[in-house]
Amino acid sequence: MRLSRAFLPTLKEDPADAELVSHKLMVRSGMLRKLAAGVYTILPLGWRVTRKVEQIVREEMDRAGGQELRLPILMPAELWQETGRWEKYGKELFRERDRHDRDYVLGPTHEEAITDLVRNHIRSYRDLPLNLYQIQTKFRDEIRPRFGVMRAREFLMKDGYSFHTDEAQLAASYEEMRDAYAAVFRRCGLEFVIVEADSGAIGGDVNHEFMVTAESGESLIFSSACGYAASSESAKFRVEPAPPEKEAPLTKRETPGRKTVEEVSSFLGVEPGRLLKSLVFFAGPDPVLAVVPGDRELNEAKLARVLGHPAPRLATAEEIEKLTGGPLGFTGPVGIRDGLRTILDVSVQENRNYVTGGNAPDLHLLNVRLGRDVEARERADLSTAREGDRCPRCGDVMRLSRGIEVGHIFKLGTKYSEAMRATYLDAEGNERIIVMGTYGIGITRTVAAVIEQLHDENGIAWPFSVAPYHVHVVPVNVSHPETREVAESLYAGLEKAGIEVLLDDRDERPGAKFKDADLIGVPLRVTIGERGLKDGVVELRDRKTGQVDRIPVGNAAGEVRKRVEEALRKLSPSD
RNA sequence: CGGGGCGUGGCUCAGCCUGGUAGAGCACCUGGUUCGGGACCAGGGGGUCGGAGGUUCAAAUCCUCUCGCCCCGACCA
Repeated sequence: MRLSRAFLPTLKEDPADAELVSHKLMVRSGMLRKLAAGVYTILPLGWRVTRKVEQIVREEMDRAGGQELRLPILMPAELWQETGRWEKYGKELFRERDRHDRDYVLGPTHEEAITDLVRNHIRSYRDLPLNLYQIQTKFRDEIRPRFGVMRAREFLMKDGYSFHTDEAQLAASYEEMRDAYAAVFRRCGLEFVIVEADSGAIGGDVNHEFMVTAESGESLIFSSACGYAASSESAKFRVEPAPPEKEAPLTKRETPGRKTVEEVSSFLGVEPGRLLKSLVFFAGPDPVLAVVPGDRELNEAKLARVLGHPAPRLATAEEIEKLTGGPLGFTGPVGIRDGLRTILDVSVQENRNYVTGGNAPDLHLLNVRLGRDVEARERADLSTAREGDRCPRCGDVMRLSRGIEVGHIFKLGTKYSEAMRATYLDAEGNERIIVMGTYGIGITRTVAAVIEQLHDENGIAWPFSVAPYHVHVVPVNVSHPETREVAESLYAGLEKAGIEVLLDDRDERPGAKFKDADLIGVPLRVTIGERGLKDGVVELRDRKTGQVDRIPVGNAAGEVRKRVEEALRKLSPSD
């Protein structure tokens, strides 16, 4: 490609509406422009990168036995009503209505569509397992789109679905997908970790997220040397048994106006960890009392899993008063009325004297003990891990880091196949429910993640595997005839050899060309100028290291080719 | 949806408080000089100041409404 003919609008200054480096650089390097909040146009340069990531994903999916297909973006509401997600998916779902007033959704994910397809065509265990995927635009009406393409309302995603006779068959495919995903991100030149995660609105049981490590990441990751790694929504931690305390009589204490953990603990002069925080939630129509230590945060994702409801909501002050008899801020599990399901966090300990709300205005209770005052009927892991917590496996203090979620794989089980009656006949002729897995990769987000990880103060530093071009040829001064001749012939020679090359044939000053080259971030730059030509050489510059090698003009094409091929081999599929 | 901020040539911004000629830098066009890390000189084109209503002799500036965008908290690839 000749830069003089390219639609590649680069910017000297950071766009005013971008925060993240990747967002700024995508706009500045001419990859991306915004059309509306969370809605972007991907320009030619950005599209080249996107297609490379797509192609890597495609190759690894195919290698793992996946078959690519194309599901519709527009789907009738009935399909989503069948699984209950028309209601449960909530406001994220883009809804549409046609001229006949029929409801539709713009697909945020495609479990319904694929399950519909499969139930109509899979009859026998002989047809299983089956692994289908697509790479397609997805729509999610994000509460707050931000960070450019990182959290957009319209974005590119690879979504894959696998179908199985049983859990064992699913487990095998799940492992294959896990390996395939690792291969994809490795080939994109990314550093990543695989973490245990929450399944969110998709549902299902076992699942893992692929996190690209980056300071700017939105997700918190807990990890330890033994290999345990989990997202903050799902991270477990070892509960340290506290020394038993002497029993003391349950005591009422006036705590006028003290509602929050902080207020109560400073008023009573006790540590926050000594309090029990009692929160009333509604999972659909059913109220639940969740109790965690005062120095820990309740983890809504964990609660959602325990309750089997995608989005439990906090009760209002009125509802709390009605259910507990006390106002907001004075709720506790002691003497709570029958029928209000109470779940205690696992880190609430036996043989300790706790402070809880008294379910009455301005009243707290001291020396509350499990077993004696509170029946620990239901126990669950409800609280969020925090800095300093110990690994549930090895007991070491966990490390806290940040990551960008680029991939997520789930063992779905029969959640959708059951709701949609996708069944097969086994060898004995019994009708059985198909077992499913689902696997996603954020394509556009992966592009941003690469930049997030591979950039410097001058711009992007692409790995060869996803770089928009392999080589950037820069004739320093196009009005110098020999410079132009050498550049043109190198350009032609490299193109012919199948190397993707960008030629800066613009009549610009060298400084501007170099700045643009660094910004765009093509991994290899060939500088051709009078200075070098005097000695019969051109310069090869490595974008990442800045290292410059002087190469005789005659060897330039061969050397470039050698380097490109070598680099690509390093990031190629490993069989 | 709650809280905060911003909308002025293509981009980054000043002007607004204290009403009176719409500005700068970059980008763009023409000519010239230049040419190894975002050149210089001269000339030029381009803006209903987000939109609507109001106050006023007069509104980018003050008031009301509205739309859009960004940031902080509840979602996820």
